[in-house]
Amino acid sequence: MIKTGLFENIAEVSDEARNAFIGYLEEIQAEKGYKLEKAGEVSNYLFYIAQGSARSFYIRDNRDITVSFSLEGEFVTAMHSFITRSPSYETIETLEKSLLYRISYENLQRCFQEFQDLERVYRIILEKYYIALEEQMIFSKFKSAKERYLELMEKKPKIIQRASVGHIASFLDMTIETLSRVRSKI
Amino acid sequence: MIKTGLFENIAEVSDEARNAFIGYLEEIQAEKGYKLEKAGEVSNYLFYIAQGSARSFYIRDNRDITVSFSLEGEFVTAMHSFITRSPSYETIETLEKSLLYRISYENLQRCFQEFQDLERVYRIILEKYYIALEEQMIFSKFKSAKERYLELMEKKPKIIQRASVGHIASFLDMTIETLSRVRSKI
DNA sequence: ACCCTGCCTTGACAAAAGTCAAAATATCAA
DNA sequence: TTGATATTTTGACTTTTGTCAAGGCAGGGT
Repeated sequence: MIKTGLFENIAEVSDEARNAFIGYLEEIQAEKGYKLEKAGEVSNYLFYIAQGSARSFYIRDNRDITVSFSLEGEFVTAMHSFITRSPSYETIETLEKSLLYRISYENLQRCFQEFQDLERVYRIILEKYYIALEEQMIFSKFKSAKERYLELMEKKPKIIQRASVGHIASFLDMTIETLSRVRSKI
Repeated sequence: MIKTGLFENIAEVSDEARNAFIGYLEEIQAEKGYKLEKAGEVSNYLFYIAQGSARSFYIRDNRDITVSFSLEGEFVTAMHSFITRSPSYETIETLEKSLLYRISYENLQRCFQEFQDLERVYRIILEKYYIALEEQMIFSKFKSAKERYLELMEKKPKIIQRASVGHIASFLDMTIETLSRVRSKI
């Protein structure tokens, strides 16, 4: 069952806690371009991507800048907004037809109050996301445009296929022209 | 009392949990250049900086690259290593004489087992650090060398005084020459 | 098929930042 | 204070990436 795939590779959770959590999940069949979160609104859900993919982006100075891609098996939300309960600066949209599960902020907090195991699971997920972000940041400091592209190809090849050149370029912090040149010289 | 400053602005913690946590803390009077964590070793402590400051850095391709500065009132550890229990790639050192408190990984886990409030506090701290990292990452995507410097001056002016040009430059992802030129034109 | 339209690629040039080397300045110990 | 050493600044030049403009290519609707 896909819903429980959520818990794979994560610390042990009691059946009770697991069932409570699953009980709160809502399934979403999302078409390509479905907006999980919208800039200007408070992020009210934590999403789990069972199938498909998504990208998070900011609009600033009329530029659309992708800050992350999320794939199957990952959680995603507009973290800043979700945590601070203030309007989001970012928008999150699916890159393709996707199967999502979401839990609301309130219900997640309710889970934490009731089940310490779930708070622990969430904490461990947060830790993983933190170190992933740290790695991404460090890697971007050491690499040239070409190396950044090669690393993305290696680590998230699926992104290369599904995202547009514009999305990939802004994610890798270069222009589409530079990306185009990089690709032509591989 | 400084130790309890740790808990300010953080969710309510029961006296019992607070005392247990404080009981595990070790005080460290660190001179300038004291190594909190060393590359190649597993990070065993979470540090709280009561007074002073620190920087985390990587050595790669013979370059010393600063990835973060930490100030009074902040927690710091080589997060990747601390979480995964594998050797650290980063080294953390004080930038000046500092007063630190540290708790070992084992004792922190013990606290989490015993007191849900402490796991919650840790979770909330993690959340704050996550969004801070996210912001730092996003901001670096939008800004030029000069803007990055101006933003650092505004947000962490203390760093400008205490860290060397080399540290600041690598943190801001530019060479010391570029930084020097940026500074001369303000 | 045809023309849109949007997206991607290519080219010429410009701007930003990096590299290397030398000079200036600061730091520190004797 | 002086000299030795390390750090910072400055200058000339190179490399990388960005900008602007033109052209190519693919898919959708008529």
